[in-house]
Amino acid sequence: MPELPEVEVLRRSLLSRLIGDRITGVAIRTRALREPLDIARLLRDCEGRRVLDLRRRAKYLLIDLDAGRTLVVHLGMSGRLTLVPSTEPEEPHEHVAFHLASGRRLRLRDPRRFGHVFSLSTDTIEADRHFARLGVEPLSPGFGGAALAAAAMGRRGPVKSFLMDAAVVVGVGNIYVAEALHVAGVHPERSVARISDARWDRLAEALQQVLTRAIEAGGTTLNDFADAAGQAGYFQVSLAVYDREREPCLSCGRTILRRIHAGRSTYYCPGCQH
DNA sequence: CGGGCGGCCTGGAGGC
DNA sequence: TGCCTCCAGGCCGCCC
Repeated sequence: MPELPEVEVLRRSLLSRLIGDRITGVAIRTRALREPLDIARLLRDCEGRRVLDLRRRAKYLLIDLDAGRTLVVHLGMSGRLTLVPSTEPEEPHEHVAFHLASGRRLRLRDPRRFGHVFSLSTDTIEADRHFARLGVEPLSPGFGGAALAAAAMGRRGPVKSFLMDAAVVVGVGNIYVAEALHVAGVHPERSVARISDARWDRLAEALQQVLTRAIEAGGTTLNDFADAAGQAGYFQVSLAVYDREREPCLSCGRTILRRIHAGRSTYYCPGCQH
């Protein structure tokens, strides 16, 4: 489900609804998510706390609470975080729910259980093992062709896996890497050792353009992405190559191909991408 | 040592 | 209809 745009859309949809509310209780139905939940710590860090701010780092949603605690939510592949009235019946795979003083609950549904929920001290986030090795935010001022070129020094392998490496640049998953490579006209299998500075610039700009437009469109809803209010995104109608195998390229008319790289589907246009 | 791949899970889609 | 296989937006650890 979620790459950077989806998590950002979720964050923005929660901003006006969640800030200032207070967590009165945490209900944990399933402990076995990607990492076993630390129930005692979640209760200790969250119960009675007020929500101060909502931030995002890579694909992690950061919910800053008072008393210097931060609740971290990662949606994995199938996670969905929604805000509903407390009277709303529990849904299947609703593993964790945060009950709020306003009479609502923030609930995490995640059928595949690749998601993750944990809490830590706000001022030690950067040092936490989930965050310590993360690379640059693609929508931050420090990102650009030069940053990519520098990170590529001495590296080999296909540019697609390079751009999906969170130690290089964060938030870019299988959909948006395919779209950005198409916008930039770069073949996914091109070696990072054979990319010129001009190409790095095009790739950086393409990434920023694709991610920004996806956020503006409310994210990509292929199967089940929705924001905190259950609203689906519509960037899927703008996808140029992802999930379009055997369909014509909208730019040049050639047939979109699908290959498997590193166990993941890779969609590209053989006419536009070299 | 960097890169590739399997494994973690469930559900939906499509083939027979 | 039912059963089987394949596939899925992420990420980590193991392997070469």
